[in-house]
Amino acid sequence: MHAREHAFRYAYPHPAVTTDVVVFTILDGRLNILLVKRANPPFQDNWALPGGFLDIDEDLDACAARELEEETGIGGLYLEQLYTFGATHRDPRERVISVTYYALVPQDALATPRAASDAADVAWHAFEDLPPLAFDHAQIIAMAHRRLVAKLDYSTIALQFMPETFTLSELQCVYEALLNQPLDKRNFRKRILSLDLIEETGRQRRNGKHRPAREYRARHPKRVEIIK
Amino acid sequence: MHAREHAFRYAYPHPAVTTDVVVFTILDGRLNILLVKRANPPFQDNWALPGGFLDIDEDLDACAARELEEETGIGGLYLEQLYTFGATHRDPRERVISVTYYALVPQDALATPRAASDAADVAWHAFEDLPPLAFDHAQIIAMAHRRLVAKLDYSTIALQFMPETFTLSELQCVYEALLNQPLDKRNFRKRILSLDLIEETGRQRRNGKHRPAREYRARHPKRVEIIK
DNA sequence: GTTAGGTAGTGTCCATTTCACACTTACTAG
DNA sequence: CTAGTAAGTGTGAAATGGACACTACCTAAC
Repeated sequence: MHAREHAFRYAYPHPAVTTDVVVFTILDGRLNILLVKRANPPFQDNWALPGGFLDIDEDLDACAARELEEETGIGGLYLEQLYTFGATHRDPRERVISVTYYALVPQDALATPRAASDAADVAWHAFEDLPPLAFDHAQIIAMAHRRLVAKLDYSTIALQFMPETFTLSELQCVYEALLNQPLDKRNFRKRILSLDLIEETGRQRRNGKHRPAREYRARHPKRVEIIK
Repeated sequence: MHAREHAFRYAYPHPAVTTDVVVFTILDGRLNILLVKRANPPFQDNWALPGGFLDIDEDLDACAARELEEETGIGGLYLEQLYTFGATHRDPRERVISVTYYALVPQDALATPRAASDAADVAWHAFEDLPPLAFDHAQIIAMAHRRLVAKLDYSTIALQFMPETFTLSELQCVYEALLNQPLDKRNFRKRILSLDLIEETGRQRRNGKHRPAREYRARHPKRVEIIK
């Protein structure tokens, strides 16, 4: 590179700052994560979390949302900050501090992201079967998963996985996928309904050759509620 | 400044990265926070959290520990990352991303920090009566306090406030200060003892003209335990 | 139209946990 | 020896959490 390309000068060395986003969804009853295939070095052709460098006049949250949208076409999500990773050699190019976020998307919506920007490909990957990942992204995903499971206990975060309307059985499947264990149907319904966070739409859902299920919707869509 | 002082050049603008630390303690049954008086602009002579710029070859955790030690003389604490603040104009000098941490220190130990480095003064301030603060540090403290209170429910974080040995009444006072409400003595003792995290030292503590209290110590000192 | 198959939907009992509540003990100071 | 003060201790009532099995309602096949 030429010197004139290095137009930004500082009295002390500055690290670069990036944001990376862990986007979860449920596909076929399994937890999935959105990954992009890197089009450029380092880690070219490796899978990685969507993310990229912070613009100098851009808020952190905005950067995470922008990079996600640019690389995957997915926008309008509620992003929550997860943790900041800054080990000295996590990026071979230069010192990079990554502020990470996570988000949950409904099962159906946006399920077919499109590659764009400097991503060669974009795809959902089952959490239980992830490919080798660039940088320290495996570590970031592990932390995001821990946070997600912890939040199930005391928040209504799981509702963010649901489409506009859904049945109680579908919601139970999401919980079972996240907790990785079966739940008792009656106790599950009792607990969920007692929280008063979902309501019947009045309609029914006919799926196959059996009794139709009642349709529900979230009472306060788009809100992350803390239960207690 | 002269151009030759700006020896570090980049093709794109880079933000500065700092760490700031919220150190809590309990003094006289009240929650206190460690603040330093700024010796230099901006916000000269204002109170602020201890913290400072990240060295380019230094891990984030190490930076937080170093800045805390340099400015207050307090070292050896367990620092936990809190949140990263990066609003575009939170620092008037340049774009600054602050990775924040929090820590708890025992009531007695280190209770008299000494000013050093570029701090003009260091002092404990009651959480309920904080002075005007530099930058967005009031916001950082508010978040640290929320995190601290939330952790009381499901961790043994409060034990970090206790000195080597302590009585159950002293421990109860700490909980009451943090929760800002009185607790039932019998229920409190039952719950704490059932967790099996503290043990009697066998000694007694004579404080004033009344029955002496049994002395306890943490069974696993220095560990942050998650209860459930 | 009758039947078989399959998911939707519902209630009770027991164990555990949580909370409210009051008196006796052991020391000190006068 | 008496008064004062904080330490220490148990029980019952209410709420919560978890185990558990059957009926209801639809479709598809005969």
